[in-house]
Amino acid sequence: MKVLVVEDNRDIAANIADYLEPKGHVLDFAANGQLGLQLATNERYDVIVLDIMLPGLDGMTLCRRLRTEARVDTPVLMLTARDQLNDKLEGFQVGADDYLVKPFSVKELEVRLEALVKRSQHQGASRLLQVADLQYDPDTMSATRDGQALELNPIQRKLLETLLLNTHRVVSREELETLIWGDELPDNDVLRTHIYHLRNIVDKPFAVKLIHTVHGAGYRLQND
Amino acid sequence: MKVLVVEDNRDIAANIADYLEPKGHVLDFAANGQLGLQLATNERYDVIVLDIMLPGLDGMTLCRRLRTEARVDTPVLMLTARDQLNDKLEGFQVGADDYLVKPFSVKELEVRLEALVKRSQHQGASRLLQVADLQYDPDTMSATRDGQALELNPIQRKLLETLLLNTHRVVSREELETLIWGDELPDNDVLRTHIYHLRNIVDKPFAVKLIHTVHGAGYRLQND
DNA sequence: GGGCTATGTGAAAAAATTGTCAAACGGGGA
DNA sequence: TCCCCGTTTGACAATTTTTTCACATAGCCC
Repeated sequence: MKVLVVEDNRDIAANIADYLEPKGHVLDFAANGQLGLQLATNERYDVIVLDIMLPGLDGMTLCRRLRTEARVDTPVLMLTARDQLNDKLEGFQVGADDYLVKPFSVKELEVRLEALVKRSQHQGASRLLQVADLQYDPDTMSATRDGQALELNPIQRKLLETLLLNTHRVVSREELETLIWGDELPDNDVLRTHIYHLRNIVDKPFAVKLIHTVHGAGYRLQND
Repeated sequence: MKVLVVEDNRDIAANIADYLEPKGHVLDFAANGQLGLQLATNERYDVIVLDIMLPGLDGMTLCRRLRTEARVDTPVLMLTARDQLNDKLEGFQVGADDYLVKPFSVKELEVRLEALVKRSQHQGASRLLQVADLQYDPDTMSATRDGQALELNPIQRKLLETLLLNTHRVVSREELETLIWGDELPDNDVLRTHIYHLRNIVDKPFAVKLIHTVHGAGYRLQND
């Protein structure tokens, strides 16, 4: 991924570079806020690492101007030496997406950056999900198979959407359950009934079955 | 997940056990650094919880030796009563992956442990496991040999995955057994039957046998 | 080879998981 | 209020997985 690092401390910058560049990520560096803003505005990055304390233009201001004036929505991860709630709050108000307190492990930084990138790519997607002749449009929440519309209720839609987002991959019952009910999982196995209903709609009227059970593991959407 | 807890305080250890074991996690305990290092080196854990203050060998030293001498990269979460920046820094320098200040909530501990495990698995994951013409994809949980799909049940999947992760190395029966049943091993030798079934699927229909028995030691996956 | 243990083989029983469906529940709108 | 709709419950069936157990075979050591 392509990362912009706005950081005046050479040691920290070098540390980040040493860890991320060997992994194939491409880094740009700005040692002050002015340069950082300019690069962030004119180049295209997957994510920006931004120190709050900077000579000249500070991180908070930079981030605010990036969002309000330049209208750049590249995800921003803020670095700060202070573990102040205020900073954190202000950071989010100003449009930052994540937050890391110095000193930090570069490993953790990488994980968080990847999470941010993944998330932001996910947003812009909203593309039609599809497997074989089965389609689902998250925007209109409408599903079709072989051209004819499928009538789904909320739980069925979530199930189908999740299975489509993970086509071929096995999605565990637990994943599906927390997706639908969050932390308060139902005590009996309701999911079974929902899968049953979903199958009646998605698979039963058609010759080819797409929802497959992986015994002891979960379900998988696949066209074989 | 399989967790090693290196902690001399019995109350804390019991607290962790009471919370995690009912959730199906398998825990080992070491009440001093020596034992901890020994277990961490000789056993395979998903993650290690390590108290800094320990009788004999302290946590920092243990962690450093684990990384530098034993070359074990199992993720380590450090526990400390002191909220000192120094500790945190030194901890990361020494190769720890996360940090928790006592007193802590066991729930938070679990969340962090799961994050660590996920992260570490993520690194090595998503690649197809393969030996000769035998392939297994952990994501789709599907196996093929010579292009044709193999139908595996949960235990067979686990066995095959483990053998593939340790290609050429001999995997002891004990390793395989704890992998499948955790600490409560079955009293009779069921594993034999499972290996038998696995062979019927993976080896029997094919000319070349890949699962080899090492008498008195365990099993090995190899293409000779 | 003989004795011993470890491992392979396979059917059958036991257990667990998953599928199926009708009926009950319950909240929001007509 | 009553009805509609999505959801949950619970019972039973079907299927799959796991274990048990008895016996066969193979390997090792003396």
